[in-house]
Amino acid sequence: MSKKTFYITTPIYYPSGNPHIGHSFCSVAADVMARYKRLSGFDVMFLTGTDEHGQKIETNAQKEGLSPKEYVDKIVSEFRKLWDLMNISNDKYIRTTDEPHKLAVQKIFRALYDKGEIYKGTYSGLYCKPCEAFWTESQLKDGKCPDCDREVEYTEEEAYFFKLSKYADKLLDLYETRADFIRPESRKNEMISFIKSGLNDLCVSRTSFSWGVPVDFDKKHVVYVWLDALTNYITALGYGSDNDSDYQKYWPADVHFVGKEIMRFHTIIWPAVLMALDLPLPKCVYGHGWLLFGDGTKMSKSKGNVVDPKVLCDRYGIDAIRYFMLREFPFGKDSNFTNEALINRINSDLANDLGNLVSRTTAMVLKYFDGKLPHDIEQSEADDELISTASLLRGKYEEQMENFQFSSALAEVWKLISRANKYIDETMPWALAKDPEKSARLSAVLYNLCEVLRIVSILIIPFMPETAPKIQKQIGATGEITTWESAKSWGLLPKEIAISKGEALFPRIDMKKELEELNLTM
RNA sequence: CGCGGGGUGGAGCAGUUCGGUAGCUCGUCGGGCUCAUAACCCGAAGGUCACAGGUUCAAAUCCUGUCUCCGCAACCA
Repeated sequence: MSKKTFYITTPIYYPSGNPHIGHSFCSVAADVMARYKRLSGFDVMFLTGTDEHGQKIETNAQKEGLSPKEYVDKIVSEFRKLWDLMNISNDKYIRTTDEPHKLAVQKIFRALYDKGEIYKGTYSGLYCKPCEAFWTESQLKDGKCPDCDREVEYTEEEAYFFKLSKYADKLLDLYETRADFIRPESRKNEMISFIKSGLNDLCVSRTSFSWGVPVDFDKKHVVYVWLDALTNYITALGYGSDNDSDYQKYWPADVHFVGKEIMRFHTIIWPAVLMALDLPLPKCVYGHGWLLFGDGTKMSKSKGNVVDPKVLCDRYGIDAIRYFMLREFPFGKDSNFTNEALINRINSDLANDLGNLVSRTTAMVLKYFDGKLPHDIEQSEADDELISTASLLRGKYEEQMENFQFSSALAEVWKLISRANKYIDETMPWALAKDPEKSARLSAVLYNLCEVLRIVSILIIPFMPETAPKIQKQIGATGEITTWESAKSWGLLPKEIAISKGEALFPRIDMKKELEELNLTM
């Protein structure tokens, strides 16, 4: 019996500068989803990569005196290093400069041309000669080039066009019949109104620069970067190559995670291209929000005001950053990034709530029972609420995860953690420990706490792949009592738990001191 | 009248679909406990829900208008 498959992608990032926290946010979210699906038994394909062609790359490379390929190689290695560092578990990494991808793009371009979906025409518009770029009326600043502030002139050039306009009705129909295609819901209206305002055919080739995939039957043209880029989702699986078994197995994608700014490309152009090729459409395109600065301004490579995720990971640990990003920022919406919020989350959620719960629980088992719980256990009605909260948790968590509500899923887990901290106050194990007669009761309380930790440790595996095993090791949980399946059952830990003491999982951070140091480094 | 999303106690947000005593996290203040990473638990203060009208027994929630902030407005990614 073969497992159900799950195919998830991030956008392929544009390496015109080093990765920033916005890239990390999307990659970590996709990674969490991929790990969650693997945990719950799916055969997962998780793809990320880089979109390396286009004029901007060519120009940037020139500025640094490098060839475009040398330039992207350098930046791509930064991306890959960062994903390694952050435990991004992608199964494949695609570069649009990979030979197989380029060949497949040429095949696709030709196929569309042969079918009459692409035709040769004339592109006309306002052109800035020094910048070698076309601008639309609305992009101009005071009627001049927004980049260099010089005069633009009306120009025409030969170009290939994709018959995008003929897909307007089919796309509208798609949104209507498949409610989950565009998510979150709020983005759907934008796309609908965009289409209704009129679709033009899309210019899909360029002659003004050469850093791209050449049109193989008309060499002075290179393929438009977006057409090149979007097809990565199938070429990475071997579509258009000798071996397309992964394509057969995993396509259509279950979800494309993309930034909200590129929704239009993924929900209009991409499905239209697939329709033109008679290929199945992805099941869902999810447009996540942006991480903005505390003052609400946008992070951007061109402004150079980015937050470097590597600095944060080095300082606070991978899992803390992964947790922070997915807990603090509702996935579908914009929100603000601040160092204060980061440190606050680490201190209160990770150090005080989770870390301290692990610490006090294990410390008590060591202190009162020398690290090993006795057989005798005396359960009580006082335990009922804790146990039922723990038993119901996986269901609630799953519901949120299936809707990509990572923050809510974590909030559910933390409700149990809080309940457990309260439970310690209610049961007062330190008082029980003073009375030898109450040993069995004390044992039960500590057992229950360890069970809570076991369930919590399983559900945080996707988010905190380094921390989860540390907790499991401390409570001696291994094998089949650490599986997804086991997370919904109470009482699986063997009665005689052997505890080992570990380091503090998340050391508290001195907010004031830390902010001062951060301001120096960033 | 281009399209869309926001404006809720000090901060960040939920609640608006299907009107009914305004909720969460952090912060502040007071108390409790001592197993624990000066952590944990309990309690309190603090909001005319942007503004103005309207509908209603009742509006953060529905209607009308106004102000304001932020995205998008394609062939740059």
